Amino acid sequence: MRTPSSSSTTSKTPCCSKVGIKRGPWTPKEDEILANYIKREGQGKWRTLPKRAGLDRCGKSCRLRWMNYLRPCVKRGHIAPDEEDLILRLHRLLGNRWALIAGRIPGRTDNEIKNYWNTHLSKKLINQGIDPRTHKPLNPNISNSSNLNISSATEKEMGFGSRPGAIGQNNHAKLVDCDNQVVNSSDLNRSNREIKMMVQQGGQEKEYCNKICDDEDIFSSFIDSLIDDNGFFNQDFTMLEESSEADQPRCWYPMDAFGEEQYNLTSDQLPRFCKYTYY
DNA sequence: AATGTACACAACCGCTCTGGG
DNA sequence: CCCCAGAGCGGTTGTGTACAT
Repeated sequence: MRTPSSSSTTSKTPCCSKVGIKRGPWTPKEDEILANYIKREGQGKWRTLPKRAGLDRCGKSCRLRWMNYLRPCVKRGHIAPDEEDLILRLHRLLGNRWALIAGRIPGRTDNEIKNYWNTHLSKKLINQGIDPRTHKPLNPNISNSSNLNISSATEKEMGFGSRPGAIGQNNHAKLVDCDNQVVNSSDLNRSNREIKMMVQQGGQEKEYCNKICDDEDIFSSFIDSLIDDNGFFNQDFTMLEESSEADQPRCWYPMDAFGEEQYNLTSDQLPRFCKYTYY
Protein backbone atom coordinates (compact mmCIF):
# COMPACT_ATOMS: atom_id res chain seq x y z
CA MET A 1 0.00 0.00 0.00
CA ARG A 2 0.97 3.58 -0.11
CA THR A 3 3.65 4.89 2.11
CA PRO A 4 4.18 8.49 3.12
CA SER A 5 7.05 8.75 0.68
CA SER A 6 4.91 7.56 -2.18
CA SER A 7 2.28 10.24 -2.04
CA SER A 8 0.63 11.65 -5.10
CA THR A 9 2.83 12.47 -8.03
CA THR A 10 0.83 15.62 -8.59
CA SER A 11 1.72 18.88 -6.92
CA LYS A 12 -1.63 19.08 -5.23
CA THR A 13 -1.65 18.60 -1.51
CA PRO A 14 -3.23 15.43 -0.23
CA CYS A 15 -6.34 15.60 1.89
CA CYS A 16 -4.31 14.82 4.98
CA SER A 17 -1.58 17.40 4.78
CA LYS A 18 -0.80 17.11 8.46
CA VAL A 19 2.64 15.82 9.22
CA GLY A 20 2.52 12.68 11.30
CA ILE A 21 -0.71 11.32 9.92
CA LYS A 22 -0.30 7.62 9.33
CA ARG A 23 -1.06 6.16 5.94
CA GLY A 24 -0.97 2.77 4.34
CA PRO A 25 -2.41 -0.51 5.56
CA TRP A 26 -4.43 -0.59 8.71
CA THR A 27 -3.22 -2.69 11.61
CA PRO A 28 -5.59 -4.96 13.56
CA LYS A 29 -5.15 -2.64 16.53
CA GLU A 30 -6.25 0.39 14.51
CA ASP A 31 -9.22 -1.57 13.19
CA GLU A 32 -10.21 -2.44 16.71
CA ILE A 33 -9.95 1.15 17.90
CA LEU A 34 -12.00 2.45 14.99
CA ALA A 35 -14.65 -0.26 15.17
CA ASN A 36 -15.05 0.08 18.92
CA TYR A 37 -15.30 3.84 18.69
CA ILE A 38 -17.96 3.76 15.99
CA LYS A 39 -19.92 1.10 17.83
CA ARG A 40 -19.81 3.30 20.89
CA GLU A 41 -20.30 6.76 19.40
CA GLY A 42 -21.68 6.11 15.95
CA GLN A 43 -20.27 7.12 12.61
CA GLY A 44 -20.11 10.58 11.08
CA LYS A 45 -18.02 13.70 11.63
CA TRP A 46 -15.20 11.87 9.96
CA ARG A 47 -12.83 14.79 9.98
CA THR A 48 -12.76 14.96 13.73
CA LEU A 49 -13.32 11.29 14.40
CA PRO A 50 -9.64 10.23 14.33
CA LYS A 51 -8.74 12.65 17.08
CA ARG A 52 -11.75 11.68 19.17
CA ALA A 53 -11.03 8.00 18.68
CA GLY A 54 -7.30 8.36 19.24
CA LEU A 55 -6.15 7.39 15.78
CA ASP A 56 -3.29 8.90 13.78
CA ARG A 57 -5.30 8.71 10.58
CA CYS A 58 -7.15 11.21 8.48
CA GLY A 59 -10.92 11.22 8.51
CA LYS A 60 -11.17 10.07 4.95
CA SER A 61 -9.02 7.06 5.67
CA CYS A 62 -11.16 6.19 8.68
CA ARG A 63 -14.35 6.50 6.70
CA LEU A 64 -13.00 4.33 3.89
CA ARG A 65 -11.78 1.68 6.29
CA TRP A 66 -15.12 1.57 8.04
CA MET A 67 -17.26 1.62 4.92
CA ASN A 68 -15.25 -0.90 2.93
CA TYR A 69 -13.97 -3.24 5.57
CA LEU A 70 -15.12 -2.88 9.16
CA ARG A 71 -18.86 -2.39 8.83
CA PRO A 72 -20.61 -5.48 10.16
CA CYS A 73 -22.82 -5.73 7.10
CA VAL A 74 -19.92 -5.90 4.68
CA LYS A 75 -19.84 -9.28 3.03
CA ARG A 76 -16.37 -10.35 2.09
CA GLY A 77 -15.10 -13.13 -0.08
CA HIS A 78 -15.93 -14.71 -3.39
CA ILE A 79 -18.44 -12.97 -5.65
CA ALA A 80 -21.16 -15.50 -6.39
CA PRO A 81 -22.30 -16.13 -9.98
CA ASP A 82 -25.65 -14.50 -9.34
CA GLU A 83 -23.92 -11.45 -7.91
CA GLU A 84 -21.68 -11.34 -10.96
CA ASP A 85 -24.66 -11.50 -13.25
CA LEU A 86 -26.31 -8.70 -11.33
CA ILE A 87 -23.18 -6.57 -11.56
CA LEU A 88 -23.09 -7.11 -15.30
CA ARG A 89 -26.70 -6.11 -15.72
CA LEU A 90 -26.41 -3.09 -13.49
CA HIS A 91 -23.24 -1.95 -15.17
CA ARG A 92 -24.93 -2.19 -18.51
CA LEU A 93 -27.72 -0.01 -17.18
CA LEU A 94 -25.75 2.39 -15.05
CA GLY A 95 -22.18 2.42 -16.27
CA ASN A 96 -19.39 3.03 -13.80
CA ARG A 97 -21.75 4.12 -11.06
CA TRP A 98 -20.16 1.86 -8.54
CA ALA A 99 -21.94 3.20 -5.51
CA LEU A 100 -25.28 2.83 -7.21
CA ILE A 101 -24.45 -0.69 -8.27
CA ALA A 102 -23.18 -1.58 -4.82
CA GLY A 103 -26.36 -0.25 -3.31
CA ARG A 104 -28.26 -2.97 -5.06
CA ILE A 105 -25.98 -5.83 -4.07
CA PRO A 106 -26.35 -6.49 -0.35
CA GLY A 107 -23.10 -6.57 1.58
CA ARG A 108 -20.89 -5.48 -1.28
CA THR A 109 -19.10 -2.16 -1.36
CA ASP A 110 -18.53 0.15 -4.28
CA ASN A 111 -14.80 -0.35 -3.95
CA GLU A 112 -15.11 -4.10 -4.03
CA ILE A 113 -17.35 -4.07 -7.07
CA LYS A 114 -15.13 -1.59 -8.83
CA ASN A 115 -12.10 -3.76 -8.17
CA TYR A 116 -13.92 -6.88 -9.25
CA TRP A 117 -15.03 -5.20 -12.40
CA ASN A 118 -11.58 -3.93 -13.27
CA THR A 119 -9.78 -7.17 -12.49
CA HIS A 120 -12.30 -9.77 -13.59
CA LEU A 121 -15.40 -8.71 -15.41
CA SER A 122 -13.97 -6.21 -17.86
CA LYS A 123 -11.38 -8.76 -18.94
CA LYS A 124 -14.00 -11.45 -19.14
CA LEU A 125 -16.14 -9.32 -21.41
CA ILE A 126 -13.16 -8.45 -23.61
CA ASN A 127 -12.36 -12.14 -23.93
CA GLN A 128 -15.94 -12.67 -25.03
CA GLY A 129 -15.59 -9.96 -27.63
CA ILE A 130 -17.64 -7.41 -25.74
CA ASP A 131 -16.67 -3.83 -25.08
CA PRO A 132 -16.88 -3.54 -21.27
CA ARG A 133 -17.80 0.14 -21.49
CA THR A 134 -20.69 -0.20 -23.91
CA HIS A 135 -21.52 -3.89 -23.53
CA LYS A 136 -21.66 -4.08 -27.27
CA PRO A 137 -19.57 -6.37 -29.47
CA LEU A 138 -16.05 -5.12 -30.03
CA ASN A 139 -16.37 -6.39 -33.57
CA PRO A 140 -19.50 -4.83 -35.08
CA ASN A 141 -19.82 -7.77 -37.44
CA ILE A 142 -20.63 -9.98 -34.47
CA SER A 143 -24.26 -9.18 -33.85
CA ASN A 144 -25.55 -12.37 -32.33
CA SER A 145 -24.90 -11.67 -28.70
CA SER A 146 -26.48 -14.94 -27.66
CA ASN A 147 -23.10 -16.45 -28.36
CA LEU A 148 -21.50 -14.12 -25.92
CA ASN A 149 -22.93 -15.50 -22.72
CA ILE A 150 -24.82 -12.39 -21.71
CA SER A 151 -28.06 -12.84 -19.89
CA SER A 152 -31.18 -11.70 -21.64
CA ALA A 153 -31.58 -8.87 -19.19
CA THR A 154 -28.22 -7.38 -20.05
CA GLU A 155 -29.27 -7.11 -23.65
CA LYS A 156 -32.11 -4.75 -22.92
CA GLU A 157 -31.92 -1.52 -24.80
CA MET A 158 -32.84 1.71 -23.13
CA GLY A 159 -33.52 3.62 -26.31
CA PHE A 160 -35.72 2.47 -29.14
CA GLY A 161 -35.24 -1.21 -29.30
CA SER A 162 -35.76 -3.54 -32.17
CA ARG A 163 -34.52 -6.80 -30.78
CA PRO A 164 -36.88 -9.48 -31.95
CA GLY A 165 -38.32 -11.50 -29.13
CA ALA A 166 -38.32 -9.47 -25.98
CA ILE A 167 -39.12 -6.31 -27.86
CA GLY A 168 -41.44 -6.90 -30.74
CA GLN A 169 -40.19 -6.15 -34.20
CA ASN A 170 -43.10 -3.84 -34.89
CA ASN A 171 -43.31 -2.21 -31.51
CA HIS A 172 -40.40 -0.19 -30.23
CA ALA A 173 -40.02 1.66 -26.99
CA LYS A 174 -37.90 4.38 -25.52
CA LEU A 175 -37.68 6.21 -22.22
CA VAL A 176 -37.86 9.97 -22.47
CA ASP A 177 -37.85 12.84 -20.02
CA CYS A 178 -40.40 15.63 -19.76
CA ASP A 179 -38.77 17.38 -22.72
CA ASN A 180 -39.09 14.22 -24.78
CA GLN A 181 -35.34 13.77 -24.75
CA VAL A 182 -34.29 10.14 -24.76
CA VAL A 183 -33.04 9.07 -21.37
CA ASN A 184 -29.90 7.01 -21.58
CA SER A 185 -28.91 4.52 -18.96
CA SER A 186 -26.24 6.85 -17.67
CA ASP A 187 -28.85 9.56 -17.09
CA LEU A 188 -31.22 7.41 -15.12
CA ASN A 189 -30.42 8.66 -11.69
CA ARG A 190 -29.43 12.16 -12.71
CA SER A 191 -31.45 15.20 -11.95
CA ASN A 192 -34.37 14.63 -14.25
CA ARG A 193 -36.42 11.79 -12.90
CA GLU A 194 -39.66 12.39 -14.66
CA ILE A 195 -39.54 9.62 -17.15
CA LYS A 196 -42.19 8.30 -19.45
CA MET A 197 -42.21 5.48 -21.88
CA MET A 198 -43.02 5.98 -25.50
CA VAL A 199 -44.10 2.88 -27.38
CA GLN A 200 -44.53 2.70 -31.11
CA GLN A 201 -47.52 0.63 -32.05
CA GLY A 202 -48.95 0.33 -35.49
CA GLY A 203 -47.06 3.35 -36.75
CA GLN A 204 -48.19 5.50 -33.86
CA GLU A 205 -46.21 6.52 -30.85
CA LYS A 206 -48.13 6.15 -27.61
CA GLU A 207 -47.23 7.44 -24.21
CA TYR A 208 -47.53 4.71 -21.63
CA CYS A 209 -46.43 6.30 -18.44
CA ASN A 210 -45.00 9.39 -16.90
CA LYS A 211 -44.22 11.02 -13.63
CA ILE A 212 -42.36 8.14 -12.18
CA CYS A 213 -39.27 8.09 -10.04
CA ASP A 214 -40.29 11.01 -7.87
CA ASP A 215 -38.41 9.68 -4.90
CA GLU A 216 -35.64 7.29 -4.13
CA ASP A 217 -37.89 4.34 -3.35
CA ILE A 218 -39.77 4.64 -6.56
CA PHE A 219 -36.62 5.17 -8.54
CA SER A 220 -35.15 2.20 -6.78
CA SER A 221 -38.08 0.10 -7.82
CA PHE A 222 -37.71 1.38 -11.32
CA ILE A 223 -34.13 0.18 -11.41
CA ASP A 224 -35.28 -3.12 -9.94
CA SER A 225 -37.73 -3.52 -12.72
CA LEU A 226 -35.09 -2.82 -15.32
CA ILE A 227 -32.78 -5.51 -14.04
CA ASP A 228 -35.47 -8.00 -13.26
CA ASP A 229 -35.63 -10.84 -15.74
CA ASN A 230 -39.38 -10.88 -15.31
CA GLY A 231 -39.70 -7.14 -15.39
CA PHE A 232 -41.31 -4.92 -17.91
CA PHE A 233 -38.51 -4.79 -20.42
CA ASN A 234 -38.60 -8.50 -20.87
CA GLN A 235 -42.24 -8.34 -21.86
CA ASP A 236 -43.24 -8.24 -25.45
CA PHE A 237 -44.76 -4.86 -26.13
CA THR A 238 -47.24 -6.41 -28.50
CA MET A 239 -48.91 -7.64 -25.36
CA LEU A 240 -49.28 -4.26 -23.75
CA GLU A 241 -52.70 -3.01 -22.93
CA GLU A 242 -54.02 -0.06 -20.98
CA SER A 243 -56.41 0.11 -18.14
CA SER A 244 -59.33 2.28 -19.10
CA GLU A 245 -60.83 3.05 -15.75
CA ALA A 246 -61.66 6.71 -16.21
CA ASP A 247 -61.75 7.74 -12.58
CA GLN A 248 -58.67 5.88 -11.51
CA PRO A 249 -55.06 6.39 -12.26
CA ARG A 250 -54.43 4.32 -15.30
CA CYS A 251 -51.51 2.10 -15.70
CA TRP A 252 -50.27 -0.40 -18.20
CA TYR A 253 -49.33 -3.98 -17.82
CA PRO A 254 -48.37 -6.80 -20.09
CA MET A 255 -51.36 -8.68 -21.35
CA ASP A 256 -49.63 -12.00 -21.31
CA ALA A 257 -49.39 -11.79 -17.57
CA PHE A 258 -53.09 -11.27 -17.00
CA GLY A 259 -54.89 -12.34 -20.11
CA GLU A 260 -57.45 -10.14 -21.76
CA GLU A 261 -59.97 -10.12 -18.96
CA GLN A 262 -61.02 -7.01 -17.15
CA TYR A 263 -58.36 -6.06 -14.65
CA ASN A 264 -59.30 -6.09 -11.04
CA LEU A 265 -55.99 -6.20 -9.32
CA THR A 266 -54.54 -4.71 -6.21
CA SER A 267 -51.32 -2.81 -6.51
CA ASP A 268 -49.49 -5.75 -4.98
CA GLN A 269 -50.62 -7.95 -7.80
CA LEU A 270 -49.31 -5.67 -10.48
CA PRO A 271 -45.85 -6.12 -11.87
CA ARG A 272 -43.43 -4.10 -9.82
CA PHE A 273 -42.72 -1.51 -12.46
CA CYS A 274 -46.37 -0.99 -13.25
CA LYS A 275 -47.16 0.05 -9.72
CA TYR A 276 -45.59 3.37 -10.37
CA THR A 277 -46.40 4.05 -13.96
CA TYR A 278 -49.64 5.92 -14.02
CA TYR A 279 -50.65 8.45 -16.61
C1' DA B 1 16.51 -20.95 -5.15
C1' DA B 2 16.40 -16.52 -7.25
C1' DT B 3 14.28 -13.34 -10.10
C1' DG B 4 10.68 -11.40 -12.90
C1' DT B 5 5.84 -10.69 -13.97
C1' DA B 6 0.93 -10.47 -13.42
C1' DC B 7 -2.78 -10.05 -10.55
C1' DA B 8 -5.85 -8.66 -6.67
C1' DC B 9 -7.36 -5.37 -3.81
C1' DA B 10 -6.78 -2.00 -0.07
C1' DA B 11 -6.05 2.60 0.14
C1' DC B 12 -5.35 7.23 -1.55
C1' DC B 13 -6.46 11.36 -4.37
C1' DG B 14 -9.07 14.98 -6.45
C1' DC B 15 -13.36 16.29 -7.46
C1' DT B 16 -18.34 17.08 -6.86
C1' DC B 17 -22.47 17.44 -4.29
C1' DT B 18 -25.17 18.96 -0.42
C1' DG B 19 -26.70 21.43 3.44
C1' DG B 20 -26.12 24.88 6.94
C1' DG B 21 -24.75 29.50 8.29
C1' DC C 1 -26.25 34.20 -3.25
C1' DC C 2 -21.88 32.90 -1.37
C1' DC C 3 -18.83 30.31 1.46
C1' DC C 4 -17.42 26.41 3.91
C1' DA C 5 -17.31 21.86 5.95
C1' DG C 6 -18.66 17.28 5.60
C1' DA C 7 -19.58 13.41 2.99
C1' DG C 8 -19.36 10.58 -0.89
C1' DC C 9 -17.87 9.10 -5.51
C1' DG C 10 -14.95 7.33 -9.28
C1' DG C 11 -10.27 6.95 -10.95
C1' DT C 12 -5.86 5.57 -9.90
C1' DT C 13 -1.88 3.72 -7.49
C1' DG C 14 1.11 0.87 -4.55
C1' DT C 15 2.05 -3.29 -2.29
C1' DG C 16 1.66 -8.11 -1.15
C1' DT C 17 1.30 -12.47 -3.20
C1' DA C 18 0.93 -16.13 -6.51
C1' DC C 19 2.76 -17.89 -10.44
C1' DA C 20 6.12 -18.35 -14.25
C1' DT C 21 10.75 -18.57 -15.93
